[in-house]
Amino acid sequence: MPELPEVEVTRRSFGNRIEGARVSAVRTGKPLRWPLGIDPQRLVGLRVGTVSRRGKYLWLALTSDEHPSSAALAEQHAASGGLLLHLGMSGSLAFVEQVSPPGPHDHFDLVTDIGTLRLTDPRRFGAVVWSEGLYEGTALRLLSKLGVEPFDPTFNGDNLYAAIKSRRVAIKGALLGGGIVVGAGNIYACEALFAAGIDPRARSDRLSLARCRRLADAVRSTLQAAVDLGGSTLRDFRDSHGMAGEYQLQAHVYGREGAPCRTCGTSIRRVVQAQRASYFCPKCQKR
DNA sequence: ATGGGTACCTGTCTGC
DNA sequence: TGCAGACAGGTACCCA
Repeated sequence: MPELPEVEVTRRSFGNRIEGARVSAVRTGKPLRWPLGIDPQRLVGLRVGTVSRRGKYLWLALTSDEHPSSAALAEQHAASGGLLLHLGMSGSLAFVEQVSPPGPHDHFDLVTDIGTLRLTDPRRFGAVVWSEGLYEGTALRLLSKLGVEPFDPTFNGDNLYAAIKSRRVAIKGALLGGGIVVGAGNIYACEALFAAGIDPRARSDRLSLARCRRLADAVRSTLQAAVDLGGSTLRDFRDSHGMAGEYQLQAHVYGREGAPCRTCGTSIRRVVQAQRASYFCPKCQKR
């Protein structure tokens, strides 16, 4: 589910509330995508720092404010580092003062002195992983392959053109891959391609510079509009307050097979590319 | 290097 | 109503 807008909306909904909290307990449920990578007990006593986002990952900085001179304490607690979180296909985070007993899909609780951050993830494609730092260890390994942030000024039509002109994949796949620009999953890749008037099956090496410029603008504005509307709630996305998103209500193509295009009235088509559904308007979007 | 397929896991919906 | 099968927002990894 969660693409960049949902992850960003989640971050904004709890990041500043949890900052400064002290971890008092950690509860783990069923295994997630990867093992936590640290004894949960070693997180107790650490203090939560800034919550940041890279692509669809969230980084929860955790620091120790014990005196480093105390060897005994250093053994007890982990040194500074953080948790890298991913919501996978079905994950959501809640941050509440009082948590209910964990349900069958609640697989991680970070209990602090001011509230509990809980990951709920029915499909368990999500992850919570310890890393010594954002630029080392596991986080580095996972994040270093990611493309540029869509809101970064270096993401523009010229750079997009340069990145895809030698590749012979369908443009939809190039967007989805995340190696060029991060953040657009299936919904927003479809919506951005509609906004740019590009058929999702168009080969990336055949796109002109002008169309790449339109596409870069479309990716950025589509993701920004979704963030502003609180993300998309297709089934179960909620921010950390439990609020649903509303972007799905104004989707132009995603999930609208057979419905009239909001621009020209033509029936929206659905095709499968690399085992993923793509929706598009055959009249408004050209190869 | 590139691109294609597989894998992870469970809930929900569709059609017979 | 029951049940098999398709399908779902992500992405790392393996192989040709």
